[in-house]
Amino acid sequence: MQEGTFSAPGHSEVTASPVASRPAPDVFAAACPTRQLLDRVADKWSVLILTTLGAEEMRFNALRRRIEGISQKMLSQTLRTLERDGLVERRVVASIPVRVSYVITPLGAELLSALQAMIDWAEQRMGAVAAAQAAFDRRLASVS
Amino acid sequence: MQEGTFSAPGHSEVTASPVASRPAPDVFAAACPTRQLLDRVADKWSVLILTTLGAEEMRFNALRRRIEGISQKMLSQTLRTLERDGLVERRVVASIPVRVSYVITPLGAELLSALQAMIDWAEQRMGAVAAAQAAFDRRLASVS
DNA sequence: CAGCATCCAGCGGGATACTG
DNA sequence: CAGTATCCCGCTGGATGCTG
Repeated sequence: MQEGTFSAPGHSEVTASPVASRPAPDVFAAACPTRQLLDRVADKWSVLILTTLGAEEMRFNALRRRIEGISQKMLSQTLRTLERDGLVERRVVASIPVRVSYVITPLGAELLSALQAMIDWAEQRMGAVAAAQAAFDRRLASVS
Repeated sequence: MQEGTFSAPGHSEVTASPVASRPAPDVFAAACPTRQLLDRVADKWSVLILTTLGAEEMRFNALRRRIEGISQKMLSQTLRTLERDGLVERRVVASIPVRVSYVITPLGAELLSALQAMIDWAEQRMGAVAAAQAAFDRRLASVS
C-alpha cells in the first residue's frame, strides 16, 4: 500500500526488455517482486476483499456488510488499489441510483489461488502458533 | 500484530456463482485464523526473514547483511515475534563473543512452503501487475 | 447507493546511541 | 557480535461529514 522506503534502483518503469526470463530472482534485493507484492497485498484488508470477491461478484455496500469491521474509507481505498493492480474489476451500471459491483479478474483469481495454501495453513495451524506463544510467554514469566 | 476488530457475523452460506474454484472459507468470523495469520505475517519483513532462514541457518548479522534494507531494530523485533510464534528457533552458543543463530522450525518450514505459491506468483506476475498499474494511470491521466 | 474530503490518534519503523 | 533503548516522523486507518 505504501511505497517502499528502501531505495529501489530504477524499477519504477518496466524496462521494456523483450526477454522476460529471470534466471535467479533475488528475493532479498530491495526491488524484488516478492517485496513489491507484499507491499501491496500484505495490508489489513486486501486479502479479505480478494477472498470475498473470489467467491462472488459483489456490490460496494454488500462487501462492506460482509467484511465486518472495515470502514468505508478503507474499503474504497483498497478496492481502488486492487483495481489499479489489475486484480479486481469495477463494473458500473448507470442506473438511478448508480450500481457498482466488483469482480475478481483472472489475474486476481490466480493470486487468490496462490494464497489459498497460506489460508489453509492458517486454518489448520494457527492453533499451534497460539500454543507456541503461550509457551513462550510462560517461559518469559518464569524468568522474570 | 494487534487483535482483530471483527464481531461475529454468524452466517456462512454462499449461494452465488463462484468466480474462483473454492467454497469461501469464513475469513470473516470473529477469531478467524486467516486474520490472525495476516496480522502477524503480513508485515514488511516476516516473510523475507522466513524465506532466508528457510534456505539456511543464519546468524544475526548475516541475516542483516542478507536482507537488504532491514534495520537492526526491525530484524531483532521481527525475529522475536517469529520465535514467539514458534516459527523460528533461536540458538545461543555461549562463547566469547556470544554467537546467536536462527533456524526455521518445522512449523515455520510448513508455513514457508504454504507461502511458496504466493512467492512464485509474485515472481511470475508482478510484471503484469505493473502493466495494469501503468494502464490504469494512463487512463486516469487521459481523463484529467 | 457509492463514494470523496477532512481531521486526527496511534503505531510502524528508521536513525541514532549505548551495553554485555 | 548481538542486541536494547530512545527519539520521532510519517503513514495507516477509524470517525465524521458531504456529494452526485
